[in-house]
Amino acid sequence: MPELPEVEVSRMGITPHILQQTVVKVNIHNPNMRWPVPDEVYQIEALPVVAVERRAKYLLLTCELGSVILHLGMSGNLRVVDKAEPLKKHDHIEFIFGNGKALRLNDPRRFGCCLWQAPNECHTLLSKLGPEPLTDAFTAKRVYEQSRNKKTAIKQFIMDNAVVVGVGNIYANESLFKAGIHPKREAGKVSLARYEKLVPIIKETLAAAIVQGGTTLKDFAQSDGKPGYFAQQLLVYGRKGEPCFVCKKNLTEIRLGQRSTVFCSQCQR
DNA sequence: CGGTCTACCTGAAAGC
DNA sequence: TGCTTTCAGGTAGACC
Repeated sequence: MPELPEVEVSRMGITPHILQQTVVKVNIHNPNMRWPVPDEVYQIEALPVVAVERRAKYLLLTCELGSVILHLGMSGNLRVVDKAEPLKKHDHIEFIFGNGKALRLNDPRRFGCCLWQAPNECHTLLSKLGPEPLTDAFTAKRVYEQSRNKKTAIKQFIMDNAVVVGVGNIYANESLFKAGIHPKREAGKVSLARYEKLVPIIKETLAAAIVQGGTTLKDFAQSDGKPGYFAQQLLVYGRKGEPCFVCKKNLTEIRLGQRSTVFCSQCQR
């Protein structure tokens, strides 16, 4: 479920419950995530969590001996509950804290992961990532220069983690609509002026979703277990065949890199 | 190397 | 109703 806003909302939601709390126990109920969960994560036991950070869609729970890296994949979510709360189906990993709370990673499809990173190391998953979209490192100029001679469709280009992290399918569709750019346009043929429009739109779109608590889908729940809410109006995603809010023309859906791509053939060129 | 495709899973929804 | 098929927000790694 999670795109970057959902991951950030999860991070903000779990932080007050677990920051500076000691991890009393790690329970790996099912180690068969995207990669096997390594025994190294037990190193966090008996240590306090000194930082809860996000890089791209990865969450890092840091203690003195290293960091647990968590990724929610496509169907994962994190909840903080009382440790006595019965486990739910697909609660694969849990961290029990000294305050009696349990942080549980629930992930039906198990596309997510739980890995370990030693201090001063940068896990290979994190080492090749592009800039964070909400920082000053993500600029139109940078993306423009990186896109020269790239034949990839602009939509796939902005979803490439080496270009910018955290832009998933929903927000790629939404951002391109707002910027008036056709999702199939060659990235290398998009002008600097258009990147100067697109980049701030990506930032605003993601930031707005974070502020509003993340775009919630299906059973996405806040980290404390309260149901999320549909905060952000999606302009194109999931609206195939419905009228464009701007020009009323029915929205088109195509597949791009096997992903559902919805756009307005009149507003996006 | 750049670009494309597959694979990893479960479950909800659509199709029959 | 029940069985089968399709599709889902991610992304590393294999492949051409």
